[in-house]
Amino acid sequence: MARDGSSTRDKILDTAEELILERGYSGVSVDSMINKLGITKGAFFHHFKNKQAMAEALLHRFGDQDLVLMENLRSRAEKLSRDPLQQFLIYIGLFEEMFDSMTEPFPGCLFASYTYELQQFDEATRRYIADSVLRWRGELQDWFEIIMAQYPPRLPVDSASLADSFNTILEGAFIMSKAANQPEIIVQQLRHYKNYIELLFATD
Amino acid sequence: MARDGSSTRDKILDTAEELILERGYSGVSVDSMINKLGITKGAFFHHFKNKQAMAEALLHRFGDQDLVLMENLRSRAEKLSRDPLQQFLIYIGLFEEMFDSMTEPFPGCLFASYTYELQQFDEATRRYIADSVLRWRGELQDWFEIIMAQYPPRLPVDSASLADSFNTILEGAFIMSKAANQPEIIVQQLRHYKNYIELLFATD
DNA sequence: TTTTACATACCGACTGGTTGGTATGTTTGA
DNA sequence: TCAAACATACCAACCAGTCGGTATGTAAAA
Repeated sequence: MARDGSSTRDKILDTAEELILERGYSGVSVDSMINKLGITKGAFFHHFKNKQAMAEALLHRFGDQDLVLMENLRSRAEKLSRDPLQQFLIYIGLFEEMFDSMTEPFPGCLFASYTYELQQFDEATRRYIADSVLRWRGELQDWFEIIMAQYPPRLPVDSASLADSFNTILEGAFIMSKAANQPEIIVQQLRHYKNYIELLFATD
Repeated sequence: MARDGSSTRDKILDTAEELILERGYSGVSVDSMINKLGITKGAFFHHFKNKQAMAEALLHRFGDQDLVLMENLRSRAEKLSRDPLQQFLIYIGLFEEMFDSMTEPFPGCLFASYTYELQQFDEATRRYIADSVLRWRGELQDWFEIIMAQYPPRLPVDSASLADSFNTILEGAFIMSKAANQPEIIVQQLRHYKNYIELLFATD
């Protein structure tokens, strides 16, 4: 092996993520990326066969980080309580904590960004996005099944759409906070979601 | 006046809206719009001084239609019950009905699309987006104040973030349904929101 | 141990095509 | 007949992507 180019590759993805969340995939040119980074076209196209391939690699990296974060917060929540309902409430609380401690406004979710430009991407990328949504659902669905077995819900609900509701609120809150330029919206909406879960599975 | 160009103008906006919700503003070229419509550049730039101005006009039209829809459903809900809480639950139900009766998947919200490309737009457009969010909040906030005066919430909530939560869930559900390619998600999530409001203001 | 061969990382000029936008001419209806 | 509603022809800037070349490292043969 020659010089280690992995840091250059990472820096390209970092810059791309930042710019794409501000201007969308189609709004970011290869030139704008390399100019911001101070590298050349040669470097860019050495690491990615084309712009689309870079976008795909970026989304996969984002998805992987997402998964790691979810597993991390989940395992922390599971250590903080033995009760599945309490665990989930703590899980939401850890998300609140995370968004609350951010010094800069959360820049947004790449999946959402791509979703509002879906037809710009190839079938494989579109399928990866859909599969990711189903994966998030699957993870939380199992959790809700356990909760529902122990705590009968006050209103008839299904575990799948209940699982979806977490990401629904997150994605919605990202947009609202960006649109209104009010970062605090994310934590506020997570609190409402916690309220809902509490009320839905209240034992009293 | 010579020929009536208003229908051409409308058709340009219709096509733009459709394409932008598929590919994002930057992903839609003026050529792609006029080709799809079968008109020429002359027609396009006769009606709009540039692409940005078209995007701004489109967003304002979308915002106006939005407002009309909300007022329409609200007045229908107000006629169907005298109780403010019931009115709001009916209001959500009318949204459910609307999304349920759509023959094609809901294409998405222009405000959300623009929001994930915010830096592509000028300050005036960005402010219009932020003001729209605040306007939605304001409308529902008054409603919730009335509800809260009559029905003490089971958990401590503020009317502003509670108002935001409706649009949060809508915007989130739009993304989830597009990403997963499952239109039914929108109605499912609205049902969860209705659940939350019911449980939060339950009298028993 | 040195030299040759080779691979990776990167540079920057260049290309064909697309972009948003303009200048000017033509048609159409009141 | 006159202004609004288009069409046509064109331009300069920008776009993604290519290509010949260079710099820098590793590996293996002599």
